[in-house]
Amino acid sequence: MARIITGNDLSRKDVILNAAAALFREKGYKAASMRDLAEKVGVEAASLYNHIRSKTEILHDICFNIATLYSDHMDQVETSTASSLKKVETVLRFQINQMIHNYAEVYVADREWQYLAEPHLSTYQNIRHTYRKRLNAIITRGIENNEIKEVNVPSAIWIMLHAISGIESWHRSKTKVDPAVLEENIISILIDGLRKN
Amino acid sequence: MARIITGNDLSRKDVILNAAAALFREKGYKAASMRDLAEKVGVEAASLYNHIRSKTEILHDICFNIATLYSDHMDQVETSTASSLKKVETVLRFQINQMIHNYAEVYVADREWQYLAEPHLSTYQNIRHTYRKRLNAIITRGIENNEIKEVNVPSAIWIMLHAISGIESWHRSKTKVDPAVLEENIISILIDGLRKN
DNA sequence: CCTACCGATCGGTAGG
DNA sequence: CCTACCGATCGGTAGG
Repeated sequence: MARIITGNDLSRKDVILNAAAALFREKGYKAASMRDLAEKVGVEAASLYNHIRSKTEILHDICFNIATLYSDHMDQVETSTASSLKKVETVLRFQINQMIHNYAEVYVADREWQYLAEPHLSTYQNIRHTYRKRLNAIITRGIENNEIKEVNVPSAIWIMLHAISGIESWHRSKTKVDPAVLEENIISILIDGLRKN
Repeated sequence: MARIITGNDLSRKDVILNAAAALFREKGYKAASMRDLAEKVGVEAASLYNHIRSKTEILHDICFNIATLYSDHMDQVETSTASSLKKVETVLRFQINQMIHNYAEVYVADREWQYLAEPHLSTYQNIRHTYRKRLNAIITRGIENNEIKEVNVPSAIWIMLHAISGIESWHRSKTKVDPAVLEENIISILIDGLRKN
């Protein structure tokens, strides 16, 4: 019986986190109130606090869930035997897919993390930095192998990551390109731009 | 005498707008309070209202100042006799330079405009849409002329605009690449990616 | 430009 | 999970 209650409780928290991600994406973390969130979940604001400790804890959970997801994926890519360029492509396709299908959480983790409280803010910044360093290492190795042309690596990473995070506006656009078409176009432009002829 | 007072008054408003742009960039529009702004300007919060009507008016002025600047530049580019690819390059270089040297205003206009009040919000969205359509027309003409390779134009525009707006994180990075180097790298990757071989 | 203050709303708590 | 409520802070105004 206790286990079932725990089970329901966890799922209730997930409902809150999902609603919060959508709300923070729509209005921004600061502009979204706990009363807004409560209305979206279908309870009174005070009732939320039976499932979460604070507003900032919700933001923390969203950001670190995404960070873990991305780090885990990078682990897989690094241990694969694919070529460097293929590894970069795998990373980009993963990110594009997350941006398309896990939109709200990814957006919040990407744009609203600045409102995290210390020490989590610093931790989060370190995680982001490490992720970029790992991607940098893959591209650098590809250049050494003559697979990837001799681009300025930090500039290339900037362009790739921001081009993908820009997909957020695709979700809001009226004339939506098909997700698969969008993915292929982005991969085509970015990966072709890196390939050594 | 009246003219001098008007002059001082305008300049005081500009001081407030500049301080507000920096503040909204640091903390976000919603998280930045009028008391924060007053402190930055060096007056009491109530005194700000002798120069501006409301917080939302400040955001409006910042966003529409930038929008006008960008539209005016696009006017110049359109009437020039340069090749299509060169026109795209000119637009990108202008945007990169604005992002580097007019950082706070551009950032706010790019990321915080969602908090504009109607009807200005809709007007602003239309301005952005028109700007993209004009850039689309330049690229499309370049493809017809065999200057630019046959990319998917909306995807290419997305990548370019978001790659550039991503420069915002460059400003916060510890190991700053030289601005000129950053500009050349971005132009090199993006324009080379468009050029028909 | 300031002091004094307003109604509204915020995140969160007490107690049941 | 709710009612009732808290202290803090918000954007903005009155009056000088």
